[in-house]
Amino acid sequence: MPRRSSGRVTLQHIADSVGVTKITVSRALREPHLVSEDLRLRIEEAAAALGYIPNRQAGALASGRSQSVALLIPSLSNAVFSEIQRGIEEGLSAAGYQVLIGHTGYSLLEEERLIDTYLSYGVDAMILPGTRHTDQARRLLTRSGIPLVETLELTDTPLDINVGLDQSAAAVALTEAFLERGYRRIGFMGARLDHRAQLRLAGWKRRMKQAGLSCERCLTTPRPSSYRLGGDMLASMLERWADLDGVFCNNDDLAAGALFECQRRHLDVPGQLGLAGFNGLDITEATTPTLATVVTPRRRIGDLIARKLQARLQGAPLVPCREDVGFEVVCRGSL
Amino acid sequence: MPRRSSGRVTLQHIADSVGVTKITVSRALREPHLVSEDLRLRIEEAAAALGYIPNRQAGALASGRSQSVALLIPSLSNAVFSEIQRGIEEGLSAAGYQVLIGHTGYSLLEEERLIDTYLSYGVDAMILPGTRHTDQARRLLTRSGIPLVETLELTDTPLDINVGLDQSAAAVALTEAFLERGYRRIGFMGARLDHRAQLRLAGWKRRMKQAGLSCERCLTTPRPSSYRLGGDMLASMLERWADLDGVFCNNDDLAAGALFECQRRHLDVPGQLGLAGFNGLDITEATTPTLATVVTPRRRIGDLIARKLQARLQGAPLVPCREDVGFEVVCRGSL
DNA sequence: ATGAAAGCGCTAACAG
DNA sequence: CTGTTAGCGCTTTCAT
Repeated sequence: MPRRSSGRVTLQHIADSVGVTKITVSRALREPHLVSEDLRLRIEEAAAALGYIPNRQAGALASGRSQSVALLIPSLSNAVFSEIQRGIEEGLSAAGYQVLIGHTGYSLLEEERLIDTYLSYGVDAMILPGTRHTDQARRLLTRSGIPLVETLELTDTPLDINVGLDQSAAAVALTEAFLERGYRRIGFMGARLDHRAQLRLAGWKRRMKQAGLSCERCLTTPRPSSYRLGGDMLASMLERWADLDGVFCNNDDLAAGALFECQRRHLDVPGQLGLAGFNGLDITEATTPTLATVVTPRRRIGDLIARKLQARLQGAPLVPCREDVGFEVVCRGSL
Repeated sequence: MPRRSSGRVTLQHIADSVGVTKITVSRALREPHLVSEDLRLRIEEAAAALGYIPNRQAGALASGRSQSVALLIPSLSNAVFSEIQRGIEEGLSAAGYQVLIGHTGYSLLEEERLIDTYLSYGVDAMILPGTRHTDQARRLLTRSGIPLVETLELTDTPLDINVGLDQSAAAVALTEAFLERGYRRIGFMGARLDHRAQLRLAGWKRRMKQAGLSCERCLTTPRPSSYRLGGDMLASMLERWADLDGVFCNNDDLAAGALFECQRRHLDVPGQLGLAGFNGLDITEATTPTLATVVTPRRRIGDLIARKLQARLQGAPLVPCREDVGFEVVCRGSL
C-alpha cells in the first residue's frame, strides 16, 4: 500500500499500460533512438493519452542535473534587463535549459536569499546582476561549483564568467561630451544608487575634477527612479543651483522626467540646459528633443552570456574571464 | 558503496557529525520546537560549519509540496506587472513561498510550455496573465489540481480564482470621456493586440457605434509597443485621416509616443488633438500636458491575489470566484 | 533493445 | 523528544 499517492501519472503508469518497465518508458521519452520504433510509438501514445507530466524534481534528484538556470535581476520594471534576458533565454532554451527569473529589488541581502533558494532548487548555473555580493553569497556560490555569470559591470576578480562594460569609463566619456559642447556647471542626478550608479557617479566626479570643475551640483536619493522623480529632482536642483547648465542623469527615466520638467518651465534644452541619460532605452529616441545617452549593447550581452554559459555547462573548465562589451555615447538633440 | 556521490553536504553528514539520525536533523531545521534546545543548537552549528544547503528537490519529492508559486507574465519590460508582482511577492514570501517568474512573450503557446515546465517543477500554485489559454493548457491546469489565479481580465468561467477588471467597460468609459469633451473623429491605436487589447478595442468600437460615429480611424500592429512606435503610428494616422481629432491609445507607452510626435509637429494637445492611454503608469503624470488614462489598481490586484491564494494554499476549497477590482478614468491634461 | 536493482536526499507515519 | 522504516519518481549502472 503506497504511503501517499499523489494521484499523478508516473512513468510506472505508462509502463503498466503498455506492458513494459518504467525504465524503458524513461528511455523512450528521453532517448528515443534507444527504443524500438514500434514500442516508442505506443509509449508516446500512452503518455499523451494519460496526460503524463514528468516530475522534474525526481529527475533532477536522480540525475544531479536540473536543466535550469537562474537569472537574477534587480527589478522587474527596469527595461534594461528585458533585452539581456531575451538573448539569454533564446540561447539557453535552444540548448534545453529553462530560465528561472528571480528579482532582488536591488538588495544584496535579497540576492543572497535568492542564491540560497535557487541553489537549493539545484539550478545548473546562475546569472547575477553585478559583481558585488555579500560574503555569505560568495561562499555559497563558490562552494556550489556551478557555472556563474556576473554581468553589467566589470571586475578584476570574477567568480567565473564576467560580461559587462566599464560603467565608470562610460560616465567619463559622457561627461567629456558635456565638456566638449561647452557645458561647465554640470550637475549629477541619481536615484537608487546601486553599485553601477555609484560607478557612474565616480566617473562623472573624476572627469569633472580633472577639468578643474566643481562636483557640488550633485543630488541623489535612495528612492526608485521614475519619470516623476526625474522632474522633481530637476526642480530641486534648479532651485538650489540656479546657475546649472547641464545635468548628467543616472538613467534614461530620470533624464526623460527632467526633460518634461524643462518643457513645463519653457526651459530650452539644450540651449539653456544640457541633458543626458544612460542606457539608451527607446524613450531617448522618442522625445523632443531626443535625449543624449550612453547606449549599452544589451542584446549582445545576453547573447554572449548564453554562449559562454553553454560552453561551461558542456564541461568547459572554470577559467575566470572578463568580457568587455563596450558602450557608445550618443549625443542626439539634448546636448 | 554509494552509486554516485554528489559531494554535497546532506542531512546525513550533519547527523553523523552530531551523533544523531538524519530525521532529527531534519526536524531541528524545520520544526525547531520539536527538538531539545541543546541538540538543536549543536545541529544548527554543525549545519553552518559544514555549509549545508538543503536540497529542495528531494524535500519536495518527499513531501509533495514545493513551497513555490509560479507567476507568468507576458513581458519583462511591461511595467504594468511590476506592481502586481510586488504585492504578490510580499504576501506570499511572508507565508514562506518562493515566487518563480516565467515570461510568455504574449504567446499562448509559450504560456502552455511554461505551464508544463512549472507543473513538472511541482509548483504549489500558478498565477496566469489573462483568462485565455490553449486547450492543452486548460487540460494541464485542471488536471494538476493546484490553486490557480487568472488575472487582469474577468471571465464568466474562471478556472479557480479570477482577479481583474472589465477591460472592455474601461474602454467604453474612456471613450465616453472623449465624447463628453466634444471629440467626434476619434481614432484607436493598438500594438501587439493581446486579448486585453482586443477587449479594449471592442469597447471603443461599441461606444463609438452607439454614438453613431465611425470606427474607421483604427490602426493596429502586431509589433510590440514602444514610445517610438506610438509616434510613428500617430504620423501614419494623421496622414491617412487628416480630420482626426482624438486618439485612444491602447496603452500609456503609445500615448506618450504619440504626444511626443505632436510636440514635434507643434500640434496642440488637447486643443487640436485629444490623447489618452491606458494603465496609469508613472509617465502619464510626468509629461506636458499630462496624459489622460485609465488607472488600474495594480497594487491592489497583487495584494488580493496573494490573500486569495494563501487561503487556497491553506486548504480552502476550490470555489471558482471572480473579483472585480474596478478602474478609474483620469482625464488630466491631454483630453 | 529491454530489464533489475539500487539509490539520489529528503520527509511522513508510526513507534517508543 | 528521538528513532525506524518506507517510499516520493526518477535515472544510473550493470546485466541479459
